[in-house]
Amino acid sequence: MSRPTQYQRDTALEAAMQVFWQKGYHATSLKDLEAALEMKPGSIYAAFSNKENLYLLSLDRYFDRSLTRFQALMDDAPSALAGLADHLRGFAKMPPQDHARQVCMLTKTLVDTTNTDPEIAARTKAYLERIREAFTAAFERAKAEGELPPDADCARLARRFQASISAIRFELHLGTDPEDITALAEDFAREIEALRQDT
Amino acid sequence: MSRPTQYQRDTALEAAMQVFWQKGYHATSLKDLEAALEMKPGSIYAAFSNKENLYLLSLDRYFDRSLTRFQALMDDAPSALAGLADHLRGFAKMPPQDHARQVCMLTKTLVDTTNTDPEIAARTKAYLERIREAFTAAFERAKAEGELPPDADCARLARRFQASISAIRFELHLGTDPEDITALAEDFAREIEALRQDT
DNA sequence: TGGGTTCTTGAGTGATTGATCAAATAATAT
DNA sequence: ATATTATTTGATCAATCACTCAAGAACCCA
Repeated sequence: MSRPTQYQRDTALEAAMQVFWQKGYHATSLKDLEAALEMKPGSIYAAFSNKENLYLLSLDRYFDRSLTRFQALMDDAPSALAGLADHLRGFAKMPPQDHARQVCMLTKTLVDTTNTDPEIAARTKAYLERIREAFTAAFERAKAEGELPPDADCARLARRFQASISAIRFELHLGTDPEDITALAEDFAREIEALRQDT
Repeated sequence: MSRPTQYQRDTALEAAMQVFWQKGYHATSLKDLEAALEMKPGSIYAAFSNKENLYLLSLDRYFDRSLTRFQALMDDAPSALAGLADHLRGFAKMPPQDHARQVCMLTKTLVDTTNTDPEIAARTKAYLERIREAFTAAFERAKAEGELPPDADCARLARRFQASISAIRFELHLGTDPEDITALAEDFAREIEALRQDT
């Protein structure tokens, strides 16, 4: 056996991401990883160096996927504000058994590691910022398309938008009644739509 | 030495709450607790049974304090909505070195323990609910005092209010620029004030 | 001062942590 | 088929985990 087999590595990373996302960095043990990746300790270390590095790779994966999905949604959206509102409603619409029905992995990571693992926290912070920049860009697009007034503070709106997502996802994490979550998402989505100026 | 010395126990619990709040349940080791409480392992176990129990006691303490402070603020408020808006602005106004400049301990606990320690998570969920109930009651008071229209959905407003707090505190946790945090809190506070109907 | 009780001490418990590596296995090259 | 290289294996490592307990210190009342 000589090929690194990209597919196998990808599958393993996906599994690692899932366990880490579920249990968090500190609560995930090597035993957990061995079970999830179906790999013995030696193989894990040969492939991913150590636990922290594996976590960082999982974070990369999560970040790439999140950003890509958002961009895809925005590309298909009839208007920037419509896309943003849709993004919020999308979280509430996730099927009940969806593994993503929980708090954002970046948020969770920061809560978990800010005061204990500076390296992980720093990278995560950077990722959260880049996602917020994507939100800012989306609001800028809304402005360019005349949906928002020229004096709208896009960075400020982006921060609020990110906060709305965190709030919805935290409720998903809690297992709050789907109706209540839909109501919350609806509130936030309408706030976005209410920004639209008549043209 | 025969007295349990309520004062000493209280001091120890306060210290425990602080470490746990800072590092989280899983990342806090007994060594950390020994250092923080200035107690040897034997004494800790004699006084608090075990780590989980000590954590639960810390949670109790945190919850009691949070609720009490909110109630005190509401009692002094000129009106219910004013008190609620003030509560939001208060987080942004916390001094830079304040140890409470971080995510809510209940939120952190749920992120940290939902998929690993059901007992802790359950109690924490109950506490968060009770706090939200206090928020609901505050909105009800606003309604009774004519600040809100009779058909206002107080439970829904309370959930959004709680979400706003989480968002602000998460930014505190991240160490976001104080100006940006003030702006975010201001946005949320004005949303509350905008609910006021003219009487 | 002395006897009795309570509380504190910290070395030590077994279990588990993240991590290692020589040996075994599998794949390719010859 | 054989030699060479690449990969996987799992027993094992030291360190740390949450936790215990026999021994000593600190207190009380006599």
